[in-house]
Amino acid sequence: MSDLLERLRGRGWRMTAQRRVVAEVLDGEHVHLTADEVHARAVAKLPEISRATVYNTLGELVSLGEVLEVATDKRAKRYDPNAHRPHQHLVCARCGAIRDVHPTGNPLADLPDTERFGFTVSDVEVTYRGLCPDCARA
Amino acid sequence: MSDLLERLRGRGWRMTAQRRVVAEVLDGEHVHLTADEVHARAVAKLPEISRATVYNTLGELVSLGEVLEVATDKRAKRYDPNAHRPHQHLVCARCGAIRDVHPTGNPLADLPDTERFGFTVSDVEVTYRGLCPDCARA
DNA sequence: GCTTGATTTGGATTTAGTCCAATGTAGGAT
DNA sequence: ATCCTACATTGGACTAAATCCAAATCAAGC
Repeated sequence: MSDLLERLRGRGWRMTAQRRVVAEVLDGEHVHLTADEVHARAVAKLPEISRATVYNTLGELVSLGEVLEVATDKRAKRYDPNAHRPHQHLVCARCGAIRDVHPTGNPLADLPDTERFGFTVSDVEVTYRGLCPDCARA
Repeated sequence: MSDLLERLRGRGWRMTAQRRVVAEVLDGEHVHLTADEVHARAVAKLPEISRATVYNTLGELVSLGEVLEVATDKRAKRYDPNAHRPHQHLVCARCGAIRDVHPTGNPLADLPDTERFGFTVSDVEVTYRGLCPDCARA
């Protein structure tokens, strides 16, 4: 929401029409868009916005921790605005549909010290793969 | 090993110098190479092998289940020859170093039916992120 | 309203990967 | 041992995703 815009302004983000539009696009949709899809939707609201700006803005939102980059399919990165509620992804291997899921348990706890090789482990990303109901039927 | 070549021949794989070289490269290294790195190492053994062939061959090895494609960093895909022992990956967020790890527990069991949305879930991929000892020090 | 440093732009560039028509070859048939 | 042909390889062109950059623009503090 405009929560997002507030937070960003509070962090010294200079507010421009372009940034507002990108933020709005991510905010309106609780889906997982590629940079190009974000650009397409942004253009609908602000015709002259450039691809480079969309990439820049997405990159900034990611650094600020407001948006997550997910690499579920092996083509373009997708941007997940739901950065504040921890979740994982369930992906259809055929059609690429993505759902947010909330597994029980904490996968971090499943990695014993002996398997950490001295790393400071701070994060886990879990991707479940399978077939969505539609694709399973076909 | 040449186990691999045997298995492939057994499945009707036509054996060519190029395929042998790609298989050898993956076999010799227990690392996680990009297609380009595989190509570079293959060229050292067979100078005229083309990039297209390396891509083709890697693709076939993946379909045959002999090699795993991993998308740990968001740039190039990496190829993991250790397809026969199930494992997950631990990645250094700074330098990109990758280690195979074996978490306890079964993440599939952590996804309740109510969180499956009718999907037929067949696979999970877990990526742990953090800093390797060297990068943590710096 | 100025000024200035941050932001945007679009076009060129890079990176990763795919495609394809022409050419070459592994391996079964003879 | 040679021939045949379906399968493989080649390299160069092509696509997609993303990055880079110098010039132009503009938000926001004064």
